[in-house]
Amino acid sequence: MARRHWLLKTEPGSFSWDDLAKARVTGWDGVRNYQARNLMRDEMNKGDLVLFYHSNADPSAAVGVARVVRKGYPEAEEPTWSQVDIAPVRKLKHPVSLERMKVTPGLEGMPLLRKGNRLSVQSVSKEEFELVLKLGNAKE
DNA sequence: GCCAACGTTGGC
DNA sequence: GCCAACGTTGGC
Repeated sequence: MARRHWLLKTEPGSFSWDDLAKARVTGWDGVRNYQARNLMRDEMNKGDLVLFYHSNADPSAAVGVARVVRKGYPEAEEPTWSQVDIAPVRKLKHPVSLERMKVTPGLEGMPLLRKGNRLSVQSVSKEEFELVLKLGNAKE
């Protein structure tokens, strides 16, 4: 199966990129939304790449790349919910802010940019993923 | 801190 | 099954 690309939202106050970098492999548990759960349970596979996004941040931005190291599996405590395990790959040289993504041609289709979208696990296309990485590695 | 958008709950 | 009330998310 082709490698897929995702965006995971997190509030840096509860779990930030630095926390992930320190923890190395991290169980992405505690997600309590059915749509997000179904994506993790049914769609996310080992080797998939993840844009790590800080929401409710200053500024809200994609800050790093992570990788799925274990595909969806039930949470130990509450098996109706699912989790994946992720590990950091690398930090972006420059955070790519929400504002920047909004004005970048080619990213209009990202679920993140849809008004009112609160989903914490989102699918992004390969093209979108690579474009964000490009923005994150080149200076303005 | 505000509030729009969305998801969930529970009475009926 | 409908929908009002409530809670949460997250940009601003």
